Amino acid sequence: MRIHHEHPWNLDSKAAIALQNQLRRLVKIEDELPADIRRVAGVDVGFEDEGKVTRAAVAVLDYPGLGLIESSIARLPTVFPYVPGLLSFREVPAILKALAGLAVLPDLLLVDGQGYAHPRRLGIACHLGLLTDLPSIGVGKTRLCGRHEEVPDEKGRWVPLVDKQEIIGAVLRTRRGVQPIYVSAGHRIGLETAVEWVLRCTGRFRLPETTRQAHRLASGWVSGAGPAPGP
DNA sequence: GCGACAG
DNA sequence: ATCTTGTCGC
Repeated sequence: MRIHHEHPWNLDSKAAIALQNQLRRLVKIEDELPADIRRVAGVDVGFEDEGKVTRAAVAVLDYPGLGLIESSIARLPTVFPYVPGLLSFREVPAILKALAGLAVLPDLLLVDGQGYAHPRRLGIACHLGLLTDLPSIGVGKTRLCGRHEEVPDEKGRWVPLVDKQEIIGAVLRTRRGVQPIYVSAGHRIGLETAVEWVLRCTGRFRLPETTRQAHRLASGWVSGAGPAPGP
């Protein structure tokens, strides 16, 4: 994996916001995905030792089977605090390390958090997509910004998430009777396509399998069959 | 000034 | 995110 430019991480909030305003211009909200996607990955982060250590996990699933084919976990000292709107500066470093540990990069990333549905349109999914140049989607469990109507209680239905006269994401019902999720474009993908892929990766649970697997890894427990077999 | 606020 | 067991409901 190659990163376009040198990217600083030791920034204060003011500099981080300035950088976001620069990077936002590089995000592509139009479809630019591989012809055939066979590897979809879930990305999530957890914390250890009272938050002093950040643990990132990437779960690569085959598509359309959605079976786990490879995973990677990486740890780094936590250096940036949690500040709404600046989440990527806290979690992306560890995620990049985890991605570097994969034998094969995935074709699509489903990131835990917002993408375009961000105050400056540069949520963690956009930021990560830009740095890796991989198509990415933001999958959030709760809202960061924007307003929306009630979502019909039927799997697959969604309503636009609007902020400042602009549609920034989709509030999607992935399952009846539970809270909807917040889907938004990350990089190299449009909103409609992003919703389609989230649904394709979702089974009987509220969250996509990619996210569930990544969360399982980022939060500890490993059980049953191990990761992918090595050549 | 006050409320909101991904993980 | 994290601290944490049982419990209510489909």
